[in-house]
Amino acid sequence: MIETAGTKLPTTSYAVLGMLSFGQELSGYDLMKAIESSVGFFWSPAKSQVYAELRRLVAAGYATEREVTQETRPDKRLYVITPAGEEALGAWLTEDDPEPEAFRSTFLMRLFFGHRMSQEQVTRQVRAFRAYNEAMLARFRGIEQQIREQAPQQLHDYPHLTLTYGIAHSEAILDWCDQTLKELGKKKGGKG
Amino acid sequence: MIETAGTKLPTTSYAVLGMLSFGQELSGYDLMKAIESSVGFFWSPAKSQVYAELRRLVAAGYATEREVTQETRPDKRLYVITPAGEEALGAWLTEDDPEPEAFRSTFLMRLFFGHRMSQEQVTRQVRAFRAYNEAMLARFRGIEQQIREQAPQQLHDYPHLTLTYGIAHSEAILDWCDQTLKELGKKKGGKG
DNA sequence: GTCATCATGTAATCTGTTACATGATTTC
DNA sequence: GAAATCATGTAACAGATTACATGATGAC
Repeated sequence: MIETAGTKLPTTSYAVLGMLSFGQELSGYDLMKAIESSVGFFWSPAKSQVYAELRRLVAAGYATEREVTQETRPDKRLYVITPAGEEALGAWLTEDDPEPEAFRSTFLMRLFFGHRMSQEQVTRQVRAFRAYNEAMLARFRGIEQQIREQAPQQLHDYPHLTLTYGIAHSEAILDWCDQTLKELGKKKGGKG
Repeated sequence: MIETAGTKLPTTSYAVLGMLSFGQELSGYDLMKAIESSVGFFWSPAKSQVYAELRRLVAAGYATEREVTQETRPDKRLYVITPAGEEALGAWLTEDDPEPEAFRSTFLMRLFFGHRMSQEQVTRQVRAFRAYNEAMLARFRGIEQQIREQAPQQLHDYPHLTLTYGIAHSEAILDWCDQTLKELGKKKGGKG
C-alpha cells in the first residue's frame, strides 16, 4: 500500500501475477516451472527476472511472501496473490488499448538481407525455419492430444485457445515456407 | 581490428549492419528511418540503441565513421560498412543454428488468463486484436500494391518475401480470430 | 505567429540475460 | 562413484526503452 501500488508494472510481473491468480501458493522455482510449460510459449522470462518481479509484487502489495525453512533442500519463499493483486491483474487484462504486439523475428531479418547470401544459403535458412516450425507444431499437437485423452474438459478453457492459436499459426507458417521454397527453386542466381 | 572483431554482436547490430550492406553512407537518423519502414516490422530497436550499435560497429572495424558539419542542421556522422563488416554480416546470416525465434505475445497472455475476465471482456480483447491485425494486413497489402505499381521488379527480391510472410501471417490470425469469436459466442459464463 | 515535425543525437533508467553458487538426489 | 538434474536462489552485466535537448523549417 505504501509502495508503488497503482503504478504500471512490466509485463513479466503480470505473467507472474497471472500464474498466482490460479490460487496456489508457489515459490519462485515453482513459478518458473509453471511458466515454462504454459505461458512460456509466448512469454518466457529468465528465472532471475521472475524472482525480481516477485520482490516487486510484494513491495506493491500484490502478493504476500512466506519463508519456509527446509532441511534437505534450500529454504524457499512462497507467494500468494492478494486481493489488490487480483485487482491489478484484472485492470491489466481488460485495458482498453493494450501495448501493440512487439513481433520480432531474426529469421525474417536474415531473409530480408538475403542479397548477402547465395541462393542455396537462403534456401537452407528457410528449410531450417520450416523444420523448427514443424517441430513446434508437432509439440502443440502432442499437447492437444494429451489434453484430449487426459483432461478433455480443458478443451474448453482459455489456455486451450492459446494452443489453437499456436497450431493455426504454425500451420500457416509451414504453408508459407513451402510456397517460398518453391519460389526460390524457380529463380537462379544470388550472391555466391 | 584491435577491437572486438570476431565477437558475437547483439541482433540489433546486425540489423544496422544489414541496412548498411545496401551500400549507402547513412547517419544514425537515416538508419532509423530506413529501419522503421522495412526491417522495423520484425525488428524495431529504439533509436538510442541504433546509435549505440553504430559506435560498436566502428569499434569492431565493421563500419567507418565520418563527421559532417552542417550549418542549418545539427552536425552528423555518416557510416559506411567495411569489408570486415560485410564478412561478419555474411557469417551471421548463414549461421548454422541461429537463435530460436523468441515469440512474444501479450495478447495471448491476456487470453491465457481469461478466467480473470468476464466473457464479454475476453471477447472485447479478441476483437481489438482482430482489428489490429486487420489494420496490419491492410498496411501490408497497401505496400504490395505500391510496389506492384511503382517498382514491380521488387516483387522478386528478398524483402518482398518478408512482405508475403506478413500477409500470410495476418490472414491466418484473422481466421483464428473469427473462429475463436464464434467459439466464445457459443458458451456463456465467465467471471463477471 | 504557433504548433508540429525534421534532423540530429545523449543521458538516465530499467528490463532482461548469463554466469555463479550449493547441497541433495537420481541415474547409469 | 561420477555425472546429471533437482531445488533453490543471487550477482554481474548487457541490452533496450523513455526521457531529455535543441534549433530550423513547414503547415495552418
